[in-house]
Amino acid sequence: MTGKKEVTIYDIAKRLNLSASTVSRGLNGHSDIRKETIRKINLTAQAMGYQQNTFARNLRKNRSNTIGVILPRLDSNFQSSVVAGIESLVNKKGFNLIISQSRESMKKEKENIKTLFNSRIDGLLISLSSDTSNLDHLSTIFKKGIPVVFFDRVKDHPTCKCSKVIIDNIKAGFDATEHLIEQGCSRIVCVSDNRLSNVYSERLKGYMNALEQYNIPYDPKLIIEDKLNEESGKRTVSKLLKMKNLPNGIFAANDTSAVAIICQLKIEGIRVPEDIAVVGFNNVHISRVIEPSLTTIHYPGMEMGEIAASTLI
Amino acid sequence: MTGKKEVTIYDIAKRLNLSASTVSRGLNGHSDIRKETIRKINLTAQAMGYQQNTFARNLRKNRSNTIGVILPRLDSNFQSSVVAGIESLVNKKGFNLIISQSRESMKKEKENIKTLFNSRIDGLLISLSSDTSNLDHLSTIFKKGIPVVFFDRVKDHPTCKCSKVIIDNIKAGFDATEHLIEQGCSRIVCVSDNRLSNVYSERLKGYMNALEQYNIPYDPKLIIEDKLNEESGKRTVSKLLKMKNLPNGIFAANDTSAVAIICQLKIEGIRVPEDIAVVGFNNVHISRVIEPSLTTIHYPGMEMGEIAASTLI
DNA sequence: AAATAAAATGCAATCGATTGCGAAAATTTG
DNA sequence: CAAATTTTCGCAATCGATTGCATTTTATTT
Repeated sequence: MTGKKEVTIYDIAKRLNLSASTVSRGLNGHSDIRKETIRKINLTAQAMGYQQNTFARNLRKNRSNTIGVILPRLDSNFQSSVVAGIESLVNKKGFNLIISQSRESMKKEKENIKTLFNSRIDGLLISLSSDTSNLDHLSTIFKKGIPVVFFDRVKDHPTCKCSKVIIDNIKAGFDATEHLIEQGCSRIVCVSDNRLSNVYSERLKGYMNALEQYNIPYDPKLIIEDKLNEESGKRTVSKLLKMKNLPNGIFAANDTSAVAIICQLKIEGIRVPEDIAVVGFNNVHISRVIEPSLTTIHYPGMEMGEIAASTLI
Repeated sequence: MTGKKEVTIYDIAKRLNLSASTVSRGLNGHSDIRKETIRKINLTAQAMGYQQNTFARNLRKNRSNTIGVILPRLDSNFQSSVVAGIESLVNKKGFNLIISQSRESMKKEKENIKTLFNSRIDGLLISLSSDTSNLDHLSTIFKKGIPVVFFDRVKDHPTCKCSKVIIDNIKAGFDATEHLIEQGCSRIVCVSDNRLSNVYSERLKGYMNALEQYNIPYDPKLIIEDKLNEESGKRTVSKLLKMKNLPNGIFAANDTSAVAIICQLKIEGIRVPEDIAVVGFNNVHISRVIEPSLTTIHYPGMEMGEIAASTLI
């Protein structure tokens, strides 16, 4: 029990023989208050150990000075670096950051939105869960006019036009595929997630474009849809092994899956990249070490976070 | 301008011909209120789209229902998975999470603490910056009796006894070194960071213990201190190359540096692990792919986050 | 010096929920 | 049926900062 009472503006006011209004305005550097008075107020506030009561302020102003972030998962190279970027910018601008994960579940995403809404966030940064089929759960946010910026995993809303921060996923898919083609690959598998997500569907589109440009026939059997998590490696590779003629190239549409696949290929005794070449995403660390077996498409997470945050603010 | 006024408990009270007090208590399931009344209150609250005003509640109760986290950086495999663990538990318990990064700077750590303190957090989870030399900046937190739990990068406070969640770093250092010894390494370099940090100093101690147990003479020249970031690979390797007899094993005390070192070794034409074996930390992905050149000591981030959070709550 | 304009400051209501205490209503007991 | 309990509920103060408007003080002008 630390029975110390908090210092309030009333205490400061009493000490200086002023009114609370003046102190409040002084603390906020209001132009109505004489400079000399402001100085005195700040000084004694400091001396008395005054600490602004955010709750009272927020209650009165009805804003929280807080920005909410929802993303699928924090334990991902890419997403955590986006958050790192967001944090540094948001922090610099004097906002707080509340973070929550949807864990790729629209249901949890919905709950998170509700929580953040109840915390009266001033803005929302969101990267959608892979199974998010619509934006209805955002309606409360939109209705209240809270600014929203989507990043990475985005979706269009019929009426509300929000900013979106994304990379050129079509180009990324194209580049990845082209790289494989240039390495001499002719039968290229594309491993991708639920096509609800712009990220994966666009990368797939890039893949198709590349095939077309290089006159490689498109074979729907070579498109594998999976969850792209750590377990997907086994599943995917076993599917590959069942094919009549093995592919000689794999484009994995995210970072985790590429690694999982390579790992499993090795277990099966398939050489990478001699037998099958693999291109993945955004795994700078890994690619640097095991080059040239894994090529990586760069995906600037921190930068994206900063852009998204500054767009919002 | 969405000019809708918020629904308050007064609105509900009016509608039901009750008092605000009753509505408040009803909403909180207070035992003073008849069950039937509670049901009615909840129903109309729902119907009217009532949303609790956190600011007013917090102001009155003088607590924020929010937990603060400070850690060196979010764009790290390990640390982001700790946060993932923290988030999931904290969220489950109905708290909010405010996150900020110190970026390995005690100065920024201090600022973060101030901000979180002003947000009236109900608890603090902190992993110290590598250059944090004392805990003075936490004094405001301690004085106010806010519970603090340290995780991973911890430090003892002279008077305030806080919980700490850590792995057995001595054992980890020992295991890593022992592994190298068992692989036949005799000259083992230890690459470590600033010894202010328990994490690194203890891993170093484990290293020493292993040497002793296996009767390998300790050579201070084999201890390399560096920042352990991505650039450290080059510096470290160039130091190695200047040695008279090259080491045949390297124990890198964190995840990033191990990778950076391997990368640079390859560039220099040194085979891993044939010429030099490397053991790193917590890089499950990488180690799975490039096994057996990099061995990894497991470091359960998410679990640690959950434990830390539940300890706090 | 009086009148007018401009600059500083104070008054008091407000934001919405919580809670100690007392009052009314319902239930049990004698 | 009245008295004693026990349940339910309402009154009004409170948390601390903000802000429109009124008022006082100071500066400027005639």
